Amino acid sequence: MQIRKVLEEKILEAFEHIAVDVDRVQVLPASKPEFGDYQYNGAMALAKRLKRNPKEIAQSLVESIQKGDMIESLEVAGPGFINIKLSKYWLSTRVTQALEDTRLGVSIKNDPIKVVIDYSSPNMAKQMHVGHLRSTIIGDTLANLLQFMGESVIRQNHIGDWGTQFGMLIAYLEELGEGTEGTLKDLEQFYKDAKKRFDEDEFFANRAREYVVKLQSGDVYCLNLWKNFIDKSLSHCEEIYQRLGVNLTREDVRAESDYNDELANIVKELQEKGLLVESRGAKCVFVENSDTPLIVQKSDGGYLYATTDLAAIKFRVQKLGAKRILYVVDSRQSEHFKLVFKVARAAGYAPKDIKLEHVKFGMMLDKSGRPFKTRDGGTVKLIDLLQEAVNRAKEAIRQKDEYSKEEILKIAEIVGIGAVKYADLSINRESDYVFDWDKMLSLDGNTSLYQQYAYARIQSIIRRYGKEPTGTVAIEDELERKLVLKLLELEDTLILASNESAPHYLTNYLYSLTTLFMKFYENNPILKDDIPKELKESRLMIAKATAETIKLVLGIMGIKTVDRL
RNA sequence: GCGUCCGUAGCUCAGCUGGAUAGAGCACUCGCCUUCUAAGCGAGCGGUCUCAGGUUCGAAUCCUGACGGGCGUACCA
Repeated sequence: MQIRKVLEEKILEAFEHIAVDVDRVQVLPASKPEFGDYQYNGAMALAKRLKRNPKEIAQSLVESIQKGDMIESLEVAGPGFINIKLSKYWLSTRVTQALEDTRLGVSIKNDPIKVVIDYSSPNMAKQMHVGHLRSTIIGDTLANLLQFMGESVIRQNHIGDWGTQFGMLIAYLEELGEGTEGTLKDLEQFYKDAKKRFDEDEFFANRAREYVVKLQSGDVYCLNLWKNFIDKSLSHCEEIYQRLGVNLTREDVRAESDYNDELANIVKELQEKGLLVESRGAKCVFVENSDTPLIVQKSDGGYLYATTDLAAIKFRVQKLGAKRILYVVDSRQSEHFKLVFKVARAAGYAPKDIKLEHVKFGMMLDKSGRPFKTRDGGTVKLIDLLQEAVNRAKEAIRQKDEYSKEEILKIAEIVGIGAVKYADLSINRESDYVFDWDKMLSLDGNTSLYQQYAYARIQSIIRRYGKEPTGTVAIEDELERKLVLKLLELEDTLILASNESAPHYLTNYLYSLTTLFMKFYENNPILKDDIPKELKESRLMIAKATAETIKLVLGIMGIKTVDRL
């Protein structure tokens, strides 16, 4: 249910009726509950252009808006605000209808476009660390969201599987010989050991360099060693994806190395288009308003990240048919993407109608505001972080109740991992955020546990009720009205979040929904004996709709729910 | 230096692209469990939205400048 859109259309119609030209109408949620449910503030802005009194405009608009069974009242307030209040009957009917639909009344886009989302993109030479967390879960949430909205989503895991360090790594892998399964388990250590060998043993270092060259020239022996290495490394990532509930599979992997054969051609095409300039020995493309060029070929002939990115854009547009490409990459790379996008446009790889967006995000900081590191200053491995979250969740559950061992493990996994994801997604992605265990696993405020708790409470009620709730919603009081209205704001929220590529709109929505539910729960008993049947059913349905909505939105974020907590 | 993002309660954060008296959580003070999960709810406390100008009916939001901070600044990814 797109409430805002429907209201906006009604206002547009009214404008037509009073013969006023407007290009865009924006309805906003009421800034205060006393004002109603929604407001339209456009009359004031129009007053000047029309040289009319804003109050008059608002008044004639109000008189022309078709209320139907949707709108209960329209009011002109202050200098020309229009306050809109929806009818209880309409809200009740709509929420009852939404419950009959597995999508909870959210429509599917009927003109889907192909959207490529580039996210996670770990480096195969190293273990995944906290630096990959945000890209992975923000990207995955956006992918899930757009997919749910009906877009045709193509996930791309642009893994870093190429570069000089791989010569060293495969040389070391070879040296250790067969039975290296266990050794590769800790990639971090493997990398360190290999580096140590490289620094200490000239002979080894030379072989490593030789292997780089051999790899690049397609030597079969080296390629096999390398493939073996990448395969193992990728399995580690997949373990993490699975634990995180991230929908990335091998089919989504399009590695850097997959573009190798195209790189020379990219440089050639840039040359042919007259974009290439040689500067300080390197092949560069200069763009307007930037002193630093995009370097596509080093003076030693090697290609760079930028070259691969251009090849990737070409591939995504020409082969995958992408109309919109999202790069979920940290904000430090914004200059890089600005340049790459400009060059891609200039070279014709991304025509004007293709949207290129850098979905940037800030860094993870510790409590003292420094980049999030281990005590000894190293990077925090993602697997360790997740395990700690699960352990902490386990502690919290143990204190509360007696569960079987399996139950505790299962709940702790969902709650712990969910807490990490929710904490990350609930912050405006563009700002840096402070990673705080206590806050994350707290039950208060905008946290995943608060959602889980509300969900579990509802499940508990439904269990006690003993059967699947049926019936119709009939709003009884102000609290129910607010809660139902919030439930119906689901689609508006999803649209907002997907338009802005901003998952925190989802968590903000959930938080306000759950807060309203908790109040409803405290004040409006459902299963008490003296509650009449119809009221009981209505309240049950409202509770059920709340639970379904929580589940759906958490699901988009790749967070599972538990029936008991 | 230049570019870029930011500065909102003691702390962590919202504030939907210019709307009405700037909102939450934590912390602190109080109140509510023989009643559907108190991992909850309610009340209170807390603000010169960094500062100074400007734009206009109206600014935390837009513009200019200052101050403070993050990040990026030619062959790493």
